[in-house]
Amino acid sequence: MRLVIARCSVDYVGRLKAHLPLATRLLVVKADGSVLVHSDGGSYKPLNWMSPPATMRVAAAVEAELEEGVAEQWTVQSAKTDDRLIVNVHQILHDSSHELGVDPGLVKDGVESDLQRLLAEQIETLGTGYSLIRREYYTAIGPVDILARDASGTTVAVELKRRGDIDGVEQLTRYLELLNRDPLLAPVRGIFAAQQIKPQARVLAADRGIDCVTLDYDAMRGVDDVESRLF
Amino acid sequence: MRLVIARCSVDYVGRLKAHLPLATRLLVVKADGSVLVHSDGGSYKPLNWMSPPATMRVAAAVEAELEEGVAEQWTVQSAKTDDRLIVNVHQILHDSSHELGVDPGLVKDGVESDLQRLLAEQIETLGTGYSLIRREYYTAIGPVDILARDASGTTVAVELKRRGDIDGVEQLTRYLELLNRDPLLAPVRGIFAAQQIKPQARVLAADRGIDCVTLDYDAMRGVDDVESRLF
DNA sequence: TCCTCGATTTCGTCG
DNA sequence: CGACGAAGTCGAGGA
Repeated sequence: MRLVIARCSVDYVGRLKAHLPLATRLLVVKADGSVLVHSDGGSYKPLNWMSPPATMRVAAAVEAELEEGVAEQWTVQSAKTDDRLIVNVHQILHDSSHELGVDPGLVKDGVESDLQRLLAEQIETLGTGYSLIRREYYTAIGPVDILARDASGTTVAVELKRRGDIDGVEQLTRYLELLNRDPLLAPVRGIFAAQQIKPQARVLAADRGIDCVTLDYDAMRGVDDVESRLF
Repeated sequence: MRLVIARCSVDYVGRLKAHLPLATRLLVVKADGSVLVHSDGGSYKPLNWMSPPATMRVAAAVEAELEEGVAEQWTVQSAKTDDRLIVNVHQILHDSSHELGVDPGLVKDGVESDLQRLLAEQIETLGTGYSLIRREYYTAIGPVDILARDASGTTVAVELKRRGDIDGVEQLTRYLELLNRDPLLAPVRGIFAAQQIKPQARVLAADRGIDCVTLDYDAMRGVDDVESRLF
């Protein structure tokens, strides 16, 4: 990994065009050829970048076509597409290279799959007498988060979100249309379950005959912890 | 901006929990208190991070609670939420600080709004005799990208995407349902316009009676350039 | 301020 | 390899 602090202007040409005027920035060149252009603020997204795999070519200032004040020009070319990042380096203020090795990678806990696992374990959160058929019920148009049966034995498709938006209701509607064509499952009811459900999503769900359930993840996790401690 | 190359382990606690085992990584501390943890690969997304505004507290190794081999512990606390990033620094291999100043920011060309402007100017791309009613036609459920009239005088709602996906067709369908309730506009046809349209989106659109149009942004921009040169 | 939508989204996973 | 859905998504623009 190479770290450069430089006064530079940057141009990106590819899926769109983007230009960065002359200023001092951090340039990160990674081992896989990817390049990040960061300013001293903003979030984790760089001002400009090139995704790997890519190769970098450095042209010295002697070449006549370089604009005024450019010490060297970096051309970062994507290996797969014709996307290109051009860095006009005017002045290098810092330049260092480092061996990092391969990273063991991130371990996450608390993403949607965890919420799904918890709801599957505590399926009666949806109502008394509910039983789990299966998680990740695969269909031709994508996986239904949870398939269950309610107290009366009716099949229930559950769409699970952290934030319940209109798109989620649309998604569940598509699944319900498909599932209701299967005579072994039909009729299938829908439940839209989320930690927070937007009013518009609630209205649309009601219009489609879909029930909404608000989930308390902390409480569900708490129950899970208590249950875990018993073993 | 402070750049540190260090052997470290990292833990994030907040909306979820995440853990990074001990390895050598790049740590970037920005002026607004945000911190990025990068490995020597992957694309622009850090392995772990803290969004601004945030504050960092450094605890020396003398404190008894620190685990084996930790030289110092960084606690990065979000100013707005209770999200927290903890970096256990075992060994610092590089450490430098730099003044970057404020960045003038990125200038983009070719995003959806540009495509929308071009299509509005060249509305006959959709067919002979088309005329523009207006861009960003606001409805209760969101703005319709372009509202136009075809050669026969029928109202046409256009949904514009760079990549035409199923979600875009759903979105346009919702708009059409709403617009068709307005007796001043009805009947309203739908056109799904994108640089690339996925086969499944095409099938769904056909099923809903929505026409699909593939746009050539380069060609449209070319026409725009030629027109611009005339002035 | 909240909400909605786009993004050079990136990233994982399954068919 | 394509397709679909999640993300600690982030960021911009209008209500």
